[in-house]
Amino acid sequence: MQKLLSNLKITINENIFLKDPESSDLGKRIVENSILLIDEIGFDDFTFKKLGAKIGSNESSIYRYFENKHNLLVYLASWYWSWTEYQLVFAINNIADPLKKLDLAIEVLTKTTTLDSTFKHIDEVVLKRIIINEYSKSYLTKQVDLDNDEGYFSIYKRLVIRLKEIIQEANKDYKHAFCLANTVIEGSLHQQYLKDHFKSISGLKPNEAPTEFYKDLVFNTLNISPNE
Amino acid sequence: MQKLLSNLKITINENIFLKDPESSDLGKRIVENSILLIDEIGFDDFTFKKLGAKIGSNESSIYRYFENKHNLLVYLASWYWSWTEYQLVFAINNIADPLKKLDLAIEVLTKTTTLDSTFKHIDEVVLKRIIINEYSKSYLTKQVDLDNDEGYFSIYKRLVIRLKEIIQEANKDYKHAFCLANTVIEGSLHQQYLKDHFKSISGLKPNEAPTEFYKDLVFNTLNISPNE
DNA sequence: CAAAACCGATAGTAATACTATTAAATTTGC
DNA sequence: GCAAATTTAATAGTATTACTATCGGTTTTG
Repeated sequence: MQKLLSNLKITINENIFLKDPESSDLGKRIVENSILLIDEIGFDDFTFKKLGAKIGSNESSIYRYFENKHNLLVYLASWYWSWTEYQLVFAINNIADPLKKLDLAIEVLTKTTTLDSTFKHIDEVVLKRIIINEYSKSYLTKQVDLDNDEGYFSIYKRLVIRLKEIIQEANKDYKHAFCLANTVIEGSLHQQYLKDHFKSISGLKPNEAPTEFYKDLVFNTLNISPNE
Repeated sequence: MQKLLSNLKITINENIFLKDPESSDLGKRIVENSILLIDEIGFDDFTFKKLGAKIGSNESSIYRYFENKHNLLVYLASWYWSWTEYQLVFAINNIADPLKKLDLAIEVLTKTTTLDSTFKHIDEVVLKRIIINEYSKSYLTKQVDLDNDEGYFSIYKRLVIRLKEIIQEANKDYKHAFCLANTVIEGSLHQQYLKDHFKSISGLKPNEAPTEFYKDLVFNTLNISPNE
């Protein structure tokens, strides 16, 4: 995977930032360290002032890249979903069998992220943890409809549509492909959150991914079974 | 339902509040109007000062009931889940058939809330909207483990356990009852959010509940079908 | 009817979420 | 290689938030 993606540049909707953080050293430091700092103190306590202190820069410089911390979170989330989309596309590339395709798609979308070093300034394992802990906050806001109009969530929506189409391909008659696609993608994050913080109601063991649960769920629901 | 529950008092963990809002007129006004105000301006912009202005009282008086707005949200959520639990328990009361029980449970947990007037000072329809829009914020915090230790989420967890047991009763061999229970309860909120704000990827029509989707999902996954 | 509890009002604090301005450093374009 | 443009860092300032503390006046209760 590292090799295949090494030339990849993730493209993010320009409305999300004021100045492209990939275009400068400071921008990359903002992205890299915002991930670490949000992971450390949580998005609610995260401020541009604290981030400035961490990267030896000034609050006002960060405001030139992002309008506010909300947009920075949207940026990080877009980055994560874009990266996930690439993993999905590569995984199912050249696979003809719709069931095998679906099987691989669920695998990619529900596995726990392990060490990867495709991108030098982004720690994907920590980013994944942020997505699990904070992603909902990027859309559970009063401005969600405006943000949506600006295209802030288009990458995420494209990913859901991809999975929906893979599901539909596996069973043309299934009536709830969108609901099921959302269940897998969003639900997978939630199951991983429960595993860490609500052990008494989580069905997962400490190092277990919800992959098996979702494969069983999807294939039974579609009344099909994956060929080996 | 109104008749049956008319004498019901919802009991909330005492750690969540400083003074029981049910114990005074001011307390009830705080609860009643916080629901309306959070619905109106969103939890992020909601402050005790604004709530004080709305109910003709003082910020500092509200602080005597709740330590902060986070705990007020936890209180409202506990109230909602407790009320849902009662609905579930009444719905399946005296039903012997495990499949019928599961069918009714999914019905209660996934339906869209309609006008109810069991409680004079709480508008359940608006409260449900708040839960859909804001519930995640009550646990996606850095203090979640401490809050959990204080029992802030015990009612919610009890509800998940109830559903898990109903699932297990319907199919003793199913391996992922907890994961499935969480999928139905949390997922149902998410599907309803998507319906309102992410229409292009939501599988639901404007007034449709995800009930049918979840019944189909659960019964197919458990390899059973509900008797009529 | 006295003590306790409750409520509203005011004041104050540290932090947040920015905006504006300026000056130094760096990059770029000819 | 140098002037112009851009970028960055630093400082200052504002309105708001999220509280805490104190103090009377009112109401409740034992």
